[in-house]
Amino acid sequence: MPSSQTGADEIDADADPDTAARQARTRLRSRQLLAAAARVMERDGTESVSMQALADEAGVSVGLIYRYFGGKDEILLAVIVDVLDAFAVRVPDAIATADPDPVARFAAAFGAYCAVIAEHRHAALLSYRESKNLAEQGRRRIQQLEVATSEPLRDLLREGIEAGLFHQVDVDLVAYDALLMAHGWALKHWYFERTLRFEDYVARQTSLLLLALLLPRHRRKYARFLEHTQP
Amino acid sequence: MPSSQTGADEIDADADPDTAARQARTRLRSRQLLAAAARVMERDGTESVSMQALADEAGVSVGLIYRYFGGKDEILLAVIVDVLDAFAVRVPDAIATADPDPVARFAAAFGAYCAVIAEHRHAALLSYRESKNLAEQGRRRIQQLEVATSEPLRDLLREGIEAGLFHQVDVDLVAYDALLMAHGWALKHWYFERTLRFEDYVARQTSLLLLALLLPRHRRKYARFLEHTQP
Amino acid sequence: MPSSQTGADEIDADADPDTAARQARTRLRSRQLLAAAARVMERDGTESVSMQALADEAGVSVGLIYRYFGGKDEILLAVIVDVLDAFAVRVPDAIATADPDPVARFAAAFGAYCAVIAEHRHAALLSYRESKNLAEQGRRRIQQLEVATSEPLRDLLREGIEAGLFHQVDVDLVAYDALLMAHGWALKHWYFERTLRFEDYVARQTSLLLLALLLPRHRRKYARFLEHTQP
Amino acid sequence: MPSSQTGADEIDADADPDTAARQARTRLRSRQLLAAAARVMERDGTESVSMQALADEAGVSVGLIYRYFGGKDEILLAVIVDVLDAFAVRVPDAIATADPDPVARFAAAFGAYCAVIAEHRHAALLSYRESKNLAEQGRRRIQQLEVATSEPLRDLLREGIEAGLFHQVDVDLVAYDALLMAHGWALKHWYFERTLRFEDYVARQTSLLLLALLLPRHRRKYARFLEHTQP
DNA sequence: TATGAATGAGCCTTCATTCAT
DNA sequence: AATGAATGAAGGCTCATTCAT
Repeated sequence: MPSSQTGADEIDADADPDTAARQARTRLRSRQLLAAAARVMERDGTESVSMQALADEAGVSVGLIYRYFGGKDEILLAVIVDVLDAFAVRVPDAIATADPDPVARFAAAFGAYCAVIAEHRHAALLSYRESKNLAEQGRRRIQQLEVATSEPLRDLLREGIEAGLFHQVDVDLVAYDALLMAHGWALKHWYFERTLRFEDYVARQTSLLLLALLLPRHRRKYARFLEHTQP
Repeated sequence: MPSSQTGADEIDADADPDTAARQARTRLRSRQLLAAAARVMERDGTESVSMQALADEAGVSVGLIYRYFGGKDEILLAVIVDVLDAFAVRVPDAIATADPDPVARFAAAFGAYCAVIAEHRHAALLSYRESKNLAEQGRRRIQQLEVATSEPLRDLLREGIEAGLFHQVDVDLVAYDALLMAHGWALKHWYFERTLRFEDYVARQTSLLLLALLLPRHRRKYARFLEHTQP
Repeated sequence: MPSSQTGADEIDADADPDTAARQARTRLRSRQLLAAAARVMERDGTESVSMQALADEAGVSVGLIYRYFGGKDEILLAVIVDVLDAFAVRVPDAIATADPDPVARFAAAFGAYCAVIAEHRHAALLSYRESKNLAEQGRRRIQQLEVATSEPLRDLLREGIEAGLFHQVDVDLVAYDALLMAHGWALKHWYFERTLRFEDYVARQTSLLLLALLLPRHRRKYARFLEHTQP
Repeated sequence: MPSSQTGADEIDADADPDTAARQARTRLRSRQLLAAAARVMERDGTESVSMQALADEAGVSVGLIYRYFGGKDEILLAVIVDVLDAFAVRVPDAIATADPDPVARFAAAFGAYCAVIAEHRHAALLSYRESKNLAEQGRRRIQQLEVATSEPLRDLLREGIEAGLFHQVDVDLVAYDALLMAHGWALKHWYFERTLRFEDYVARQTSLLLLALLLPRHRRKYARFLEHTQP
């Protein structure tokens, strides 16, 4: 479910080999630029992503960027989408790899969300900042992806509820809370990095989530997830 | 515990009526400008708070703003502090007014946090974005206020734990999560406003929090807080 | 030959006692403001004379300044005129007080120019900077005063030439050079203050001037003025 | 001894023709902008050199200026340095070209100073006004250049003294006076331009300087320099 | 395709000047 | 007469965007 890139490569299925080559190059450039954007953000923060800084980091000229993106907004949109794509890849992956148990899969999914955010700490916060600036179209796109992206979590919650493991919670809200807790690492990173390692953060948040979700009678069984509750 | 304003009116204790009148006007203007800032944010997003936009919204000239604030940073700081001050006033108030029961007080406190955020939806998000840009001094100020502001929540958590009502959770983390969930209303307002009324949002989040916190044996007693779990 | 103030008190001879009182107050305020301007300049440099700084230094409100001066330019003009007035008072005074000998009087006059400049170091340089900004009228006024102000020097030069003491130099040019050398103390004050005391500066410049002026056969007689030639 | 430019073209020794072309263009633009700055000063005075005025005069946009200069200070510094560079080129040149006689070389040097100032009338006065505003580094740079720039004059003075031609004067002070007299043409241009042609100004000032410097017994020999004494 | 010089609107800030009180 | 709050036109600077090469 990857590759939701942002319009730079929307030219569909064209057998012309020349066009194919162009598409390949386009895709390459796009990735190169998005990677550069991510690097700049991670290094200097979200505010310092000027077109010049981006060009420098990518090793291309400013002008070239406009061949692959319609403008700055489009790039930021693409960066946001990139993170959402990462969710779309990594979370299902983590679920598939994990223990088949619903709780374990839920924990794995949440961990994957957290991991992606930790890897794109600044990019992950971009959507909070840019929503207003983005064109209506881009905003809707993001919102759709966000919903789609959190679908696995909702699925697992429903599954857990149906299996009689979880309380009958508001699945939408809990899924959102889980994402919020994952974003929490990025939002207050300056605070947590001094008090908690990333692994501990994830473990404790997982504990709290499951504490809220699990019916009491299953707690013993999942004690391994719950034991990180205390500081 | 209010009055952490931002320097525009620090001239203290002066019986001179002239000075008193000036102070009053100063305070009035400051409030007017902060209110205008909040309105601009609410209308156009936190990015569009240019001095010109602020002046237009407040119905004054650009130059005048600089009589009341040292610069843009100071205004943003003041807006942030304003919200934190609201927490400092409203949360203790809600706690004092509530049922003496620790759980009820916790719920009241959380509700007050949410209410303040709902009233300052955009301003409440400002600190996430501006911390980096603020001068060291301002940043420390905010951080201190944030800590002070969330202290009541931590106190109640500790109290609940000591009373044998709550699990022995990481108090700092849970308090942060609660704030995050309160901010959640502002962060994803576009989503929730279509599915949930504010009161429902608060009720359900309260339920979830208490579901995680309460020892199973106390759940029945506090069923009134927990019954909003389901959609 | 004093009092060439700048228009704030041009109301002429009016017997009305009320008007007389007003004139007195006007004159007082003008002096107060000019003195404040001089103080600000001497303390913070010529660039920092904002109307606010001036008002603060004078202990009045900004608005009041406009009752006595038409605007900033007029104040600066008045400050310049003030220095020129000081020349008009102090130089004739020094000449009158000095030894009747033409050379001694020339030396005394030059010393007086230097002294006035040392006392109004910043104000003295103002005219170099403001000429372009001043209204045509003000500029002409200054130029006339400058010429008038240097008249004593020219008189003494002519006298010395006629007395067979000085070479038959271009009186205008030498007078100008002498003024330039006096201003030199202000222009490169940052340099000289580390290498020369004011008195030495004056003594040496006097020596150089007389070295150029005096016919060789009179040098022995005026050796006391010439002995400061060497470093 | 030229080339003390101000950083816009410090990239040295690169055989890459592309870079070479860029350097050429950079140098061109820099010169164009400095020339425009000089023209604006000449037309409207040194105060009116706003970035907008400069851009208009140079026929470029404001933004472009910042590609070649770090800011306004840097431009003013460059203008000042430009004049000092002109001294550094023209004065040694004049000395080398002149009659080997020390007095003739001194006269030639002084004439060259005057000529440079006449050509950069307003720019030459800039340093008096801007020294304070410049960053420490720039100020030191100017001071060093000023010292270096006036060194030839001091050398010639020392040489004349050692050769028994000049009185044993304070070399530093006389060199400063000479520069002051050269600047005099710019400082009081409004006055002299009506009474004296530039050549006469120089000739007479040279006469005066030598009148002060030359031992009486050498005067006859250098009569050709002294005969311009009278008006 | 790729460059980067060039543009210009917009931002924050200062300050001389005015005017209601 | 006196105040100082209020104005608004500059000023310096940045940066997304365009376009000739």
